[in-house]
Amino acid sequence: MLKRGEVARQLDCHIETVRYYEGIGLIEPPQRTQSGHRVYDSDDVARLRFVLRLRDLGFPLEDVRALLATVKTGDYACADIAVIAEHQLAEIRRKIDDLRRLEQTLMRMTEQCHRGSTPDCAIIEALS
Amino acid sequence: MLKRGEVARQLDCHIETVRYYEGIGLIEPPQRTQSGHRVYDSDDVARLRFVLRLRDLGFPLEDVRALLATVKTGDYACADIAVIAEHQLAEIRRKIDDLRRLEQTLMRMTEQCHRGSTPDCAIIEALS
DNA sequence: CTAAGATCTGTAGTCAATACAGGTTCAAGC
DNA sequence: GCTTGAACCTGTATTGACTACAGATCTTAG
Repeated sequence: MLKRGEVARQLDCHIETVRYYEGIGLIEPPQRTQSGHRVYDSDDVARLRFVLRLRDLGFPLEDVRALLATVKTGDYACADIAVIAEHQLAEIRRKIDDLRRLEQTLMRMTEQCHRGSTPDCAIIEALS
Repeated sequence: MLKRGEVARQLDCHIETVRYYEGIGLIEPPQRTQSGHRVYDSDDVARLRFVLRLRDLGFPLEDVRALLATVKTGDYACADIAVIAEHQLAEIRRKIDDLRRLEQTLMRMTEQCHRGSTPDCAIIEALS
């Protein structure tokens, strides 16, 4: 049985994030001590870890919510989960492509810069 | 002399973005017609285009603001600009690396999925 | 017993827009 | 000249995923 701060430390997330996820209904409210402090059992911690893993993989929280609901019912096919994961994979690849194009553009720009001490700058030129 | 909607169309940005950038002081307020409609001259449009280019290269608006201020004074060295651009380049590369790691993880996960019609899923396993 | 630290609540702020409501003004067609 | 619909005006609310704060209560170590 852990308190909020200990959970956050164990899972390496911000303490406020735990409360936030409870607030938006992403995780169930845990039990409380008589004085009102939250106490998390190992199942609570496991569910939160699941959420944080998906978050770290870049899934929007709404997708996480949907996945949690699906998994909870047990009424899902492995293939359905694969579809969601592959959608996310495609999204990540799209972002990588975007960033690589930006990288190329910025590289070309900085390569042209003579790094002088005067204000005539190839980078500014390229932007204007 | 263009109105807000025409500017947005020309620069392919959301019409509200133009007003937003004025609101946060990123671009100067343009002139107005007697009835209060904004009218943008070609300099206004050029400055907005400059901002949008930087934005599209992933620069945070605060960096754009700083760059605009620097360029405006004329009191800058080309080398200073290169430093800022290379900082941004490093940031983009960091993001690409992050995303590539996510890609690898997700790929490994989806590869292990047998795509069956039962709820025993390697992806869920990997996350739990 | 006391003082520091952890937790509680609710709310405001972040970034970069986007959306909306409710009101003018403009431009085209009749 | 009149009407109608698009474009514009303002201010405010919402988004996503938190983060930060204020002011109160609770726990724990010395």
